[in-house]
Amino acid sequence: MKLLDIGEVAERSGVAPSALRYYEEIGLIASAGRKGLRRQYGAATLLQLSLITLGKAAGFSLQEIAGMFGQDGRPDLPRDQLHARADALEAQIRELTALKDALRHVADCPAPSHLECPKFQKLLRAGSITAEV
Amino acid sequence: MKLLDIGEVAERSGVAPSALRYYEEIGLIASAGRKGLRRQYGAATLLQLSLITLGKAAGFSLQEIAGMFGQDGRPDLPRDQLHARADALEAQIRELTALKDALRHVADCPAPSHLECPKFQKLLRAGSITAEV
DNA sequence: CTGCCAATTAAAGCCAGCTTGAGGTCAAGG
DNA sequence: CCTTGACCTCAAGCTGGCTTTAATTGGCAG
Repeated sequence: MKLLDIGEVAERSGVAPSALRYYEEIGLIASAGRKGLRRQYGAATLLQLSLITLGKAAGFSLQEIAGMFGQDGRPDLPRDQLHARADALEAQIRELTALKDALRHVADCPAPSHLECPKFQKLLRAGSITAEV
Repeated sequence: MKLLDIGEVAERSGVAPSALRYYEEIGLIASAGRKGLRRQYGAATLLQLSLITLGKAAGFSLQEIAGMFGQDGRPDLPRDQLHARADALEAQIRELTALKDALRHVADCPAPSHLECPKFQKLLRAGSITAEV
C-alpha cells in the first residue's frame, strides 16, 4: 500500500495541509501512520476527502459529515438515519430549485416589482420558507 | 401601509431582532422608518427575508445574496449574471443529488467497504469532486 | 555526512454571522 | 402622570473552519 505525504494528499485532493491536520485534530480523518514525524496517508483518505468536500459543498458542517461517515469513511449510522439525512438533502434540493427558478424568473420576467408578482411569490412559497404575511 | 415593530417581524419571519439589526447594518435590508427610536418595517421586508432565508439555506453568503437582490428586494444584476447564478445553483443541485444518492446507496448496499464499491465511487464521481487517485 | 526543504507543533489570528450585555430611551396602557 | 417593557446603541464575545507564524525536526539527495 503506497503511502502519501501530506503535501501530496493536499495537491491531489485540493485540501490544504493545514486543513488536513485540522481534520485530524477534530477526528474527521486519520493518518495511516507516521514516518518519523510525518503523517502518511493511504489512498482511502483521498476518497474520504472527496466525501468531505462533497458534504461541505452540500452545506453540511464538519461535525455533521463526521456523523454521516466515521473516520474510516464508512457509515456509522443506522439505515433509517441515513435515509433521514437523504430526505433532508431532498428538502434542501427543493429549496435550491426554488431559488434557482426564482432567479431565472427575475431574469426573464419584465415586471418591475417581482416582490408583488404572483408567480414570483408562488416560487418563493415553493421553497416553503415564506413568512406568513 | 401597516408597519411592523421589529419584534413582530422577528416573530413572523423567524429571524431574530439582533439579526435584523445586523442585516440593516450591512445594508441587506432597510427599515421603512422609525417611530421614535423604533424601527418600523413594511410587508415587503417579510418577502425580502424569505428571499434571504432561502438564499442562506442555499449556501450563499449575505454578501452574495445582497448582490443578487438589492435592498429593495429587486434584482440588481443584468440578466446574464442572474442566469449565471442560476447555473451555479444547478451545479450545486447536482452535487447535492450525488451526495443524496451516495447516502441512499450506503444505506441500502450491504457491501462492507463502500469506498471500494465501484457503484459508490461512480456516485462520487458524479459529484465530480473526486480526487485523482 | 551535510544541508535543504518539507514537515512538525502550539498558539494566535481571521472572517462571517450573529448573540449577549450594559446602560439608556420612549410609546402606550392604567 | 407614571410605570412597564419593548426597543435602542455600542462594544465585546462566540462558533466554525481554517490560516498564519515561529520555532523546531528530520528524511533524503548529493
